[in-house]
Amino acid sequence: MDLAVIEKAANAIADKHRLSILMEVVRKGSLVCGDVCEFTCLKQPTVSHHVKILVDSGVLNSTKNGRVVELTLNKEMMKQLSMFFLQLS
Amino acid sequence: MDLAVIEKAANAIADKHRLSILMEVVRKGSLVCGDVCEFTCLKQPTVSHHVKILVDSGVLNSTKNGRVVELTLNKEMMKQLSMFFLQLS
DNA sequence: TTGATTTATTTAAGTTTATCAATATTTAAA
DNA sequence: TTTAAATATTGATAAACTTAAATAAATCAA
Repeated sequence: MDLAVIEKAANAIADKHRLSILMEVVRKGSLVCGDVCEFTCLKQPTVSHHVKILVDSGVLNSTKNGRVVELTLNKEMMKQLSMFFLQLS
Repeated sequence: MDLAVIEKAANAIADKHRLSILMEVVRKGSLVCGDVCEFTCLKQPTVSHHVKILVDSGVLNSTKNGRVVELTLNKEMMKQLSMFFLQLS
C-alpha cells in the first residue's frame, strides 16, 4: 500500500468541487469537461485545472474522443481506497 | 452518506505529515502529541495544528489524560470511508 | 504555592492553491 | 483552408495552508 498514492487521491477528493465532479461521473457514468462547466459554477480553465488533479491522482480516467475528453471513474482506485480504509477499521 | 464528512476526512488525510500521524497511531494503537513531535520533524505548535485537523475531521479520537492528550483511531470513520469507496467501486 | 511539563492559541512569514481572463492548441466541420 | 468548438496553458490575484516563535493555559509534582 503506497501512502503517496493514498495521499494524492485524498487530496483530489478533498475539495468540494472535485468531489462533486467525482459524484457526477458516478451518477452519469461518464462526463465531458464541458458538462462540468455547466453543473458547477466554474469557468473552463478552472474546470480544466480540477480535472487535471482528478486524473493525475488516478481517481478519474480520461480518454480523448475527437475534441472532447471523456471522464470516467477509476474503479480500481476506488477499490484500493476501500481496501486501505477497511484494513484500518 | 454525507459528502461534507468525506471531504473533510479526505482533507485531513491529504497531507504527508497527517497521514504519517494516522499510520503511527494505527501502528502503536495510541499516541500522545509529544510522541508526534518526536517521530515527525515538526515543532509542537505545528503538531498541535495538525492534530486538531485530524480530530476535528473525525479521523482521530482524542481524550485528555491529565496533561497528555491520547490519540486513537476512529474506526467508525475508517468504516465509513471504506464503505463509501466500496460503493463507488 | 511554585516550578516543570504538556498542549493550545496567537501572530506572522512563506508557500501553495483556487480562480479566471487571455491566449494557445487541437480537432471537427464547412 | 477557414471557421468554430473543446480543452489546455499562462499569468495574475486573492484566499487558504503550513510552519514556527512567542505566549498562554492546564495539570502534575515537589
